[in-house]
Formats: sequence, C-alpha cells, structure tokens
Amino acid sequence: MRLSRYFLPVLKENPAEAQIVSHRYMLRAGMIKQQAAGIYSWLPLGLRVLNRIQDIVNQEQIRAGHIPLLMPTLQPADLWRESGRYDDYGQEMLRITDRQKREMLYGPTNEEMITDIFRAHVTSYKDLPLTLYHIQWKFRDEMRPRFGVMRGREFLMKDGYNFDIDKDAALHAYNRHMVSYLRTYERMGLTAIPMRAASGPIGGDNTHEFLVLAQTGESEVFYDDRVTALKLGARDVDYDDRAAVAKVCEEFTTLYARTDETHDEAAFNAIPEAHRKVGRGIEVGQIFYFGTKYSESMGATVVAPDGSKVPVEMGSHGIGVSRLLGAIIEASHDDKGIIWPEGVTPFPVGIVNLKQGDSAADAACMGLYKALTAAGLEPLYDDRDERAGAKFATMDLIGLPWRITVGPRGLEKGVVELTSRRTGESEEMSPEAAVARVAQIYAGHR
RNA sequence: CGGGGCGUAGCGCAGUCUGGUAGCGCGACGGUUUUGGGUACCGUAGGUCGCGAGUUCGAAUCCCGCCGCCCCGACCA
Repeated sequence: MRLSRYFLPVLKENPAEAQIVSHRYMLRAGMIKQQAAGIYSWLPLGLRVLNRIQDIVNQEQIRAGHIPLLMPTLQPADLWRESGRYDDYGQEMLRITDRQKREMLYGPTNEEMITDIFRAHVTSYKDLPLTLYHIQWKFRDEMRPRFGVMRGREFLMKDGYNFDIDKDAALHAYNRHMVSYLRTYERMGLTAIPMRAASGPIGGDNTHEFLVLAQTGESEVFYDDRVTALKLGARDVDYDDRAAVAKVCEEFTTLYARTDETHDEAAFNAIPEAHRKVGRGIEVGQIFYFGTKYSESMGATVVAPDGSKVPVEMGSHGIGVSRLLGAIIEASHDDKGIIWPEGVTPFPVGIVNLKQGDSAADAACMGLYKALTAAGLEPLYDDRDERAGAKFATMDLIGLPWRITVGPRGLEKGVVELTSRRTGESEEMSPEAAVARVAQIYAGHR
C-alpha cells in the first residue's frame, strides 16, 4: 500500500478523551473512531490488525478441531426465556422490539442459540464430540464503557461451545481450549496467564480466565512470577491425546495464579517471597465447563450407546478479539507509539523514502515495494512529499515492526537501512538483502 | 446508578465569573524556503459557540429544560 493513496488519519496531539495508552495510540494512529460511548468504527489500519487477530484465532481453533459457523447478532427473546436468562441477565442486555412487537435482543453471548442449533440437528452420541465457534459482534450495555476498545459496549468476540457425551470428554474439550488459547496468545506476542476465576452468571465449576499483565488492567491478580516464563513454543500438541493435552494444562496451571475473585491468601503466602507478585491484568479470554446447565433447560439431548437419552455436556469459551488490540498495545509500546508484534502487525514492513522525487530514491523504493509484495509481504510505502522526520514519526506511531529507509546517501553506496521498531537498531544492506531478511523474519509468523 | 467535570474550526484549548458582532496553537489548502528524526516564513479557507426555550436593545457568556461525552466509584463471561 502506498501511503499517499491510503486512508490513515493520524493525529499529532492526544485526543482529550483518551486516558490510557492503548486508547490514545489507537486514536492517534487512525485505527478507530468513536461513534458513541463504547461504540467504534474501525478505520483501515485498525481493521487490518483486527483481521490479523481473527486470522490467528481462526487458524488455532481449526487446528484444535473446532468448527466455524456464524450466528446472528440479533436473537429472539423466547430462546432466552427457555434458559431463564432473559430475566436474569439484567440491564446489560440490549433489548429491542421489532415492528411486529416481537421481543428481540442484541446478543451478549450465544449459549442459547448454539444449543438451539445443536438440538435441532444432533441426536446421537455418534455425532460427538462437537465444538462449534464463531467470531461475531456482541453488545453489552455496560454502565460505564471506557478505555476505548478494551471495554466497549459493542465488541468482537470469538465464542466457542463444546458438546460432549460425558464429563470426561467435556473436560478434555476444556483442556483443549486452554492449550489452543495459549498458542493463540503466544502467536500474538502476548504472555497470557490462565488464572482460576469465579464463574459468574454463566455458572459451572471449572473456569479459567486468561490475563495479560498490564498496569492498566481492570483485574487485580496474584501470581507466582515463574508462570510468566512458561512457554508453549513450537511444540506440537496432539489435540486428540487427552493425556498430552491435560499435561500441558497442568504445566500451566500448577503455579499459583488467581484473580482477586478466587484469591487464597494462605496459598499465596506459601509462594517463595521472591516469586510472589501482585499486579493487574487485562482479561483477554475465558473458558468454562458448565455441564448440562443449558442442555437440560433447553432439551438438548443425545441418545447414548445404551439407548438412553442424556443431556449433552457443554462448555463455552471466549476470546475478546477487539479487546486484544488494546491489550497488545498496552503490552507493547513506547513513548513514540505502538510496537506491533510480527504476528498481528497491519503491514509487515514500512518503506520510508527520505527524498521523494529523487529519481534514484523513488526507483529504489518502488523496486523494494514490488519485491516485498511479490514475496507476500505487503509493505506500507510512505511516498508522501513529507520531510524525513514526519515520515519517521508516522512510522513509529503506527508501530510497524520493521522499516526500510531509502535515501540518496545510502543509495550511493548501494545500501538501504533496515530498522527494528522494537530495538531501534539499524543495519545497512543491499535492497535485495533487506527483502530476504524481512522474508526470513516473517517465515515463522505465517 | 452515586459523585465530579466537560461540550467554542478537523484536533488541542482560551474567551463564560463581570453580556456588546468569536480568538490562539496544531492540522488542512496555496506559495516561498528547507530536505537523513514532526523546517521557517507569507497567505487562504474553515465555526448553527451541543440542542431547545427564556431574560435582555443585545447571549458563547445569565436563567430553565434536554442531549452527548469524559473521569472516580459501584456494576461487569
């Protein structure tokens, strides 16, 4: 993409309403525009990151054997009367009446609807296990939306639902989600710690929240800091191997890590003092096992091998997709702007032409542009007629992890400069070598 | 929902107390200049002062009502 033809409305000054760094940078980098309290338009740059995050979520869900579908944002109230949640959910649920006076709601979650789909089409244990998920907009009418996309009223969420014949199978689904989530967050450059959480209105005994440590997090967290060193890495976990999956979960949940809701002072104090940490975290996901809560109330049963009809065992699992933009920025920025991890960056690399209009510089930039594009690494080429300082400032603000700087001085020596946004370190090399290096950097992220 | 604050040009703000035809910086646009980290200068455009109803010769400013947004708290898969 050539910046002169793109739509990137960056702001030089901080918008007054944005208090935390991720919100400020998303507004300044032209990623979002607020339309109402807690409701945002996604401008082109923001949409690119949102799409990258969705790509990773989709890939990891499919890798774990989960099946995508898409349910609507609007739901009929009757479905929620069956589970009893129409009355329980409270003012947070946006209720709508259509022209025929039918009661509807903008879905805050989809347990009822997925259960309805399941009961209409699945009748036998032979169809299990089954895990369906979607990525869809949700609406929760928060009393006080804040922090930009971190706590919006409208937000994009991946929610998945597992259906299993018995509790053991359902707990395997729970574990499978935990591992797939760990992999998902790591690909986004995040350290998200699974913490035992309270179940809330969804119910269920087994639930973990995934927390990204950040000063601006809304949850107080208590943990043994050795959990932050745990990495799933490149290991290839067989998602059908119950023991192997459970082993990974054990590895990540044995050390103490809890939110204030489930905090146990005595257990916390047993941690060696050097590792005992209190901090704050951003919740970026949660997994639940809740058994037959919905299947019983809504009649979702299957015929078991012995011929009896049993309510299906379920769980639900969510990732806050739009919130992740904020969480990633909170975890990865400096005083100049965002620093995107390679996995989610809107463009893999930026090209800065230091002297627009100089025939050698223009030609070298277009050469790089074509070579990178051909290699599947779409660059953002700053071809505006701006001074070098303005171009650098824009690149730093929008946070592309790699930048190739092209100017007449370097070209006289046959080199361009490849710079890491994270470290600020630059290296001179030929344009061909720069393309090869960028390709190599991204080889592990695609 | 309790408490606090704010709505004036695209963005950041002054002007409101003490009523008299609306200003600054940044940005945009045009020009000159400059050119390896947000150049300097000159010029131009851009505003129903959140909305409505009052008081007044006259309202951004005073009064009343409403709307929107932000912050703290409570709430919150």
